[in-house]
Amino acid sequence: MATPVTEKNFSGRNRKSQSEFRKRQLINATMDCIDKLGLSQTTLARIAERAGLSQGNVVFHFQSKEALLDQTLRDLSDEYVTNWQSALVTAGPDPLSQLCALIRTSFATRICNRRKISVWFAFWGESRSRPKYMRVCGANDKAFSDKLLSLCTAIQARHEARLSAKTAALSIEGMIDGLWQNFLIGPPGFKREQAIQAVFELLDSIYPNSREGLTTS
Amino acid sequence: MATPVTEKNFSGRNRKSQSEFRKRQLINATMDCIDKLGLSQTTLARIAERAGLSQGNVVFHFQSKEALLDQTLRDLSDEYVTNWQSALVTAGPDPLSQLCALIRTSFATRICNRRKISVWFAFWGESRSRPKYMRVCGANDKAFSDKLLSLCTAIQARHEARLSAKTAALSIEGMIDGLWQNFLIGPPGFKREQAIQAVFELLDSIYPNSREGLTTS
DNA sequence: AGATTTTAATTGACCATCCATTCAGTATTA
DNA sequence: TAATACTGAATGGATGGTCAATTAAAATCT
Repeated sequence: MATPVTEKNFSGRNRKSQSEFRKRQLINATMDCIDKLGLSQTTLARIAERAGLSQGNVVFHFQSKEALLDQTLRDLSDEYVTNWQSALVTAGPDPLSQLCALIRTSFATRICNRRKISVWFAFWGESRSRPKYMRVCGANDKAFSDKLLSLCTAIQARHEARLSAKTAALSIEGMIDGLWQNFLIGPPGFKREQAIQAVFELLDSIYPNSREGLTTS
Repeated sequence: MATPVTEKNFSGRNRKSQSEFRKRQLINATMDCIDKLGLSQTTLARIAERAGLSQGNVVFHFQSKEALLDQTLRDLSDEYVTNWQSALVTAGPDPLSQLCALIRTSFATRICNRRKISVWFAFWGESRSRPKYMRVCGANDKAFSDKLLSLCTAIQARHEARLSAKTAALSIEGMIDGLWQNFLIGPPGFKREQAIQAVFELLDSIYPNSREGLTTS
């Protein structure tokens, strides 16, 4: 009845990679369920159905539903962190280039889409009652904030700024988060490119004439 | 075993107000549960226990759990809208004063506290799977966005602006939302006054020297 | 290499518990 | 006395987790 999202028959090399393949498959199915049904309607049976596996097999790979959800959040968080950190590396040493890269990559398709944002909000919504979620989300958030602040501080050493570094970082991060929320709740016409351009406009007003030499579209 | 949050014996005037009193009591208990347990662990039994009433009585007043949750979201939304709209009235006709009032009232204690924000996020997290939530949240959001945009547009007619009205509105709203998120997930030291001052700083950088004559703290 | 043993993966039935809702009956108030 | 408010027990369905049995794959032995 259910259409398995991925192939059931694994053709990997060894058992370890097979296990990892299944885990990823199940985490994907979990995200699908959270997105489509909400966390409160996400059950082991539905996750299993979506993945095209038996319910028992889910428990076999993750021991418990709780552990599966934990791992789902951790995966989401890891992907997010890896994404912006590797964008920093690509951007080179200039702090302004790095800041631009951070902004642009915050709206990358892999990271910023309704499905993933929906899952983020689901976990945020339960974070007060689950210390584990709170820790992961909090650490995630703090690392990004700290980096943003250090970049803004560095930029102010070279460029004229109309805001304190702290407020600049806060407003940029806030705007990114707010735009994310827009993707989830706002009208469906809102596009990624628009969002990036909007944050860049804010950037230009904070650090006037600073982005001129940069190759930032 | 459970400590009723409000008195069980109602001493109101008539039955209509008694019924409304109970409904409010139950909605409060629902918010408590969502905050403390998360939406996925919020059950009628726990809501009833928290309110100090029987489980059957919850259904008597709200027909179903779904209706209770709907009403909880609607109450939250109404309170939010009423809050910023009455702040507009108090602020008088000047658009900049209105904008400042809007910012300040977005961080009012009644509106912006961990409990309420937690509930907001819980509903946002389920909004993709529940069209009803989506409608309420979306309408709520849109009304505020629209007002913000119209204010920014009006302000630009009188003051020098460093951003397009659209981006100004987007960045202000984004920053507010982002700061809200900070209250939920960020470090606990973050204070309302700080948040307000931070948004005002952003405002000053968008509309330089505009807030001088205003009595805005 | 082929046969055999050991380990991991997977299933589907099963279970105790929890859940939203119903209901028959009781108390309260207009 | 008639309507409303309220209780607590019952109910059927869903849920997370267990388990014995089956299949597939790797390791070991001949």
